[in-house]
Amino acid sequence: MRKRDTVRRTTAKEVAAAAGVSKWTVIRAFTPGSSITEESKRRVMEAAAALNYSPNLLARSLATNSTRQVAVFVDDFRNPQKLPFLETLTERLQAAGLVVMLININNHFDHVHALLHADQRQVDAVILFGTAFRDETLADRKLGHGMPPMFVLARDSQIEGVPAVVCDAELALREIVDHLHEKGYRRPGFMSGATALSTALRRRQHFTDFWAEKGVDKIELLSAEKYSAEAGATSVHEYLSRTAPAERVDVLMCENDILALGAMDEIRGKFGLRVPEDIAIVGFDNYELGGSSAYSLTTYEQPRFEMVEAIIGMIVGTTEAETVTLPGKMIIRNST
Amino acid sequence: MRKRDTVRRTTAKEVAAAAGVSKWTVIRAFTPGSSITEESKRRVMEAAAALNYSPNLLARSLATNSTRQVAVFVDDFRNPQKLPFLETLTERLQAAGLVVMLININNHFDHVHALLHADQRQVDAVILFGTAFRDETLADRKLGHGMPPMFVLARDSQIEGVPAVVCDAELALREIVDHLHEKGYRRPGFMSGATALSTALRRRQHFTDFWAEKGVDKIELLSAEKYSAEAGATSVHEYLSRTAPAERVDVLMCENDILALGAMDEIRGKFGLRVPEDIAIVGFDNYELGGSSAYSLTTYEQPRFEMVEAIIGMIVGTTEAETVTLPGKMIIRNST
DNA sequence: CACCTGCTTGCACCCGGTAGCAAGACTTTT
DNA sequence: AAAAGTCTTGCTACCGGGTGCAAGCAGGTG
Repeated sequence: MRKRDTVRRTTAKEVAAAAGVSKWTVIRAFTPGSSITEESKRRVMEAAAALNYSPNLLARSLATNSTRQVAVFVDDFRNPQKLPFLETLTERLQAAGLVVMLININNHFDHVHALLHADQRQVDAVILFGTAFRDETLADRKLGHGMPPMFVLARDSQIEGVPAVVCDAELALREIVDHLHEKGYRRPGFMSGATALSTALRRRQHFTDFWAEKGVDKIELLSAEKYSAEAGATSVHEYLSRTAPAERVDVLMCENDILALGAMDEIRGKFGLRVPEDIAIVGFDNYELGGSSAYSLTTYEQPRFEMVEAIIGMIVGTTEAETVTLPGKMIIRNST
Repeated sequence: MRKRDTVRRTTAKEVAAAAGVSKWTVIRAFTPGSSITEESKRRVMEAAAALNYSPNLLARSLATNSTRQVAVFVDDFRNPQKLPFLETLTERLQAAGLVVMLININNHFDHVHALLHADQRQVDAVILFGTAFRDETLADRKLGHGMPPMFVLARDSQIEGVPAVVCDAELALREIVDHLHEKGYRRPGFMSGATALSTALRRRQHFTDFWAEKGVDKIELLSAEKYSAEAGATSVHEYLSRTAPAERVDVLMCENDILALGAMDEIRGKFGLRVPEDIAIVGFDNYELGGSSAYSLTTYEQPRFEMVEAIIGMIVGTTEAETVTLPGKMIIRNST
């Protein structure tokens, strides 16, 4: 590793010497609310500006036991939805004086590794951003009890004492089903991606429950291999191939927009069917491309900003740390 | 800020007391290659395991003047291409024992702020990942000369002494033009996004140059407002509306896949034209959705892995720090 | 003018490691 | 058995700040 010892940063001690005060006075000048005369502060600031001094946050963190760094764990970079969330997360955390340490959870660097690492780096909090974190992981004996506080973002928390911030799936699916019912659809289908995820299962469950309330019990269940346009296309292809036109669903809700876009392309391109006339499509996440006129996909937007604000509130301690469920927003377009 | 003082991490001194040695012996047990007997090491490790000790990287960083943290600046989260790059960056950096500090450059947190912050945090390097960083910024008098080493990723470096790692645009455009010429296209068009970016201009320039070499001098230039499917659609819509069918281009190269997808949808959906029969389309970046059967977009893939490896090589010092241009890969599909 | 009060300032010590020296223990050589 | 050499171990000093206490100094009061 190339070290940075070529040009050393100036220290409080050096500024002190230049300003003719002690290093503690320099530190006070940089500590809001500490007792120091205007005169000394001015002299210190002048010397600091001349020497290009700024406090070393590493040393401060060591002394104060607070790094103002938040580790964000991500284990699936395939979902384009991660990007706007990362944007909001970094932006809001930076506004709160915090900074993001982005950790890629993968086969070579699992949750236990990552947690130990985050702990060694003394992060103030860990955000599990949609990662498949299981309870057992925490039971790992290598993990002591001094771990940094953890929060789950955009996924249910599987872990006792770890709060989650999620979009209200019940409300979302109720709104969606209400809308579809109102539009006259009666033969609904649901396409899932990973059926092992609780968040995914919950959406499907609400979908079937609310249709049941409306007297519709038959829900066609499709499943895609993974969350990709190709998988969505394959899944709907398989379904349409084996189902006679009269038997087909009149509306297909896909677990997220990527699946929906893939399905839509397949329905129109390969089968020559019209959306929404032959089959209506609904997605989830309001992914940008879905808004273009070619797709005009009806979807549901998670309250990104509010979710991020909520999690930050808990991290900085202005809000009590407990699971929060926030309402999102239905985006009705031409695909339904 | 909620502090972590509830459960303090155990320190080397505490382990030392438990193991009946001095704290320096404990540290040696955790420092590969230092002189320590098997016996002492075993005792230390036992005590450490019992007390759940691991070295505090903050303190280590302070003492060694090396944090093994790399700041990554991103200023445009709209480009979906960022996500796979972030995945590769985090993965490879973690494999090299480094960790990513993700900084969002925006109106409230500009390059100067971010650099000062990164410097205060003592990062080992700064990666300007496709950000619009200009030379003048560095001239800011607040920026001293002890700044961390900087590297530009996926964009030309505008700054003296700051190396860049980029995809070879000349080679890429040559391959693309060769391919199109061979396929028999003779009336090419080029759609740009932001015309202010040197990287963008360069692609366009090579495109026109190589066509000129083949005796084709007339290049239709379209321009989109920004890099979005909608903007691509709008741009191509405007072009097709004002151009008689006989006058139209037979192939349109778009500066990136997002523009290409938007353009393709518009060409097919709104104008009822066929791709590639009426107009062929080429993109850039090999964005996942372009590979789906509905689009089957011919495009060009940047050598993500190699680019990231190259930049890491420079950061850790195994490679000399100088601008590197790497060859990408042409992906020929059905849109040409 | 002595005394009290309150704000400034300097100081010793601390955060949890690292570097390099020197003393101690143990081994090998003569 | 003494001298020389090697490996271990502890120690001092240091990285660059933060904390709480006590001394220094000003102004106001009796």
